[in-house]
Amino acid sequence: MATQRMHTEARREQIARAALDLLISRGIEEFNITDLGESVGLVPSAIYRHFRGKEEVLNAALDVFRDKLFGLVEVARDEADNPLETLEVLLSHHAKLIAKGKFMPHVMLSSDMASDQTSRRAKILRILAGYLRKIEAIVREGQKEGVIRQDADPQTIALLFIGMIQPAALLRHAEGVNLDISAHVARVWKLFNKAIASE
Amino acid sequence: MATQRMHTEARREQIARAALDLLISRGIEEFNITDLGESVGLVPSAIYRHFRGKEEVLNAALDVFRDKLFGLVEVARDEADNPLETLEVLLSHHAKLIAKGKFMPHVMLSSDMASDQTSRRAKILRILAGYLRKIEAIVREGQKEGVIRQDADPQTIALLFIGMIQPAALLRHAEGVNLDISAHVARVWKLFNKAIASE
DNA sequence: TTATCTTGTGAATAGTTATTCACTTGGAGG
DNA sequence: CCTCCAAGTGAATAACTATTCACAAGATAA
Repeated sequence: MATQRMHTEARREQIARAALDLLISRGIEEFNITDLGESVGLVPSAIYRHFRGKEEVLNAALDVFRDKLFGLVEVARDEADNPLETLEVLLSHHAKLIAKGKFMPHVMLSSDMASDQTSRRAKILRILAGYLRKIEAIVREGQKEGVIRQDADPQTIALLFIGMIQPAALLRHAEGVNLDISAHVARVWKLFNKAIASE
Repeated sequence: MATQRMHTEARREQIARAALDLLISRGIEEFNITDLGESVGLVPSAIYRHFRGKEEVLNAALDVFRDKLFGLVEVARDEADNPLETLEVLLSHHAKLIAKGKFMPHVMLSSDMASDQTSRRAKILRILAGYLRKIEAIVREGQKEGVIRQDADPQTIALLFIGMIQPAALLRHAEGVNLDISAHVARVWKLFNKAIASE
């Protein structure tokens, strides 16, 4: 046996993380159990000691993704003093992760990950909807505190917030597009701020 | 022979359009030659009379997509009187297509479509970058005419423009998210306008 | 130490799908 | 009307990949 044994709980965790990494770096089309096994030093069949099958692995990877994503929000809340600043911090944390290639765009951007026939689509949408609601909540706090304009719909603002980063993440490596994510985020934040801040 | 014969040119066209439809409705993961053939009333092997293989079909589908996407810009230019209005019209046309399920999000949103190992990734990014540049050009015209603020970077504005619609397209059918795309677009346009219009 | 449970292995299986090929046949042009 | 090419067919092939299973070997507890 070439590989160290691990308790199934730790192994599941490791596999789920590795799966997410593979999804992020290569996308669902090329995701397969053989490569996943290899990435954690296991033979393909060993994966089945810890998961019922591929769908369950993907499911677990999405859980890891959700935790990472929601975790970002908590960190931003901790670091900021008011809701508007929370959004700004959250945006810049996203930017850093994307710049490091450690995050989206594949999973978060991806509706392809969401095959209609499985429950994956529903799960991804649930995660993203949850994220949206968290941002909406921050917006509402900002409106209550008077730092965000009250005549705008929180959902609309939250969607635009996500829109500040999504296209940039996707296009950052396109030919002829020279895009430093952090610099972009700083610029687009100024526009966003102008749109939503109270006068 | 169950199926009407067609000249290869017309058939190629038909197949490419059908391929795009399948990509939009089901995503790359479930895209296969058998279903594609069926959708145009052909046996799988018949596809190979008109294309060298799957990649060439996908390539042709992307061409169709590009033409549709770029076509939208031309239509918007025709219908509008000034650059700011062009953007508004373009946004509402996107919204209509998305509402009809006739367009994204799969292809446009999708970096999964873009496997690293083929040239697909590069092609998609090229198309999206081309679209971005067209929007940038409209923005520049608006700045020249004085309807768009001059102290903002056109690329940043263009990316935010795309960001107005992308997340909404993805999330419109998530549980607990009730989202009428056209209404969303009307609301978000007001914010965007506030951010970019000259005072 | 020994019995037992769990994790890992490698070979086998089965289903899917892209692709090829020998063939048929519709139809356009002589 | 005949010929011939292009378009369509269906069967065969060849990967690839998910999944199963019998077996091997750490680990743990008695």
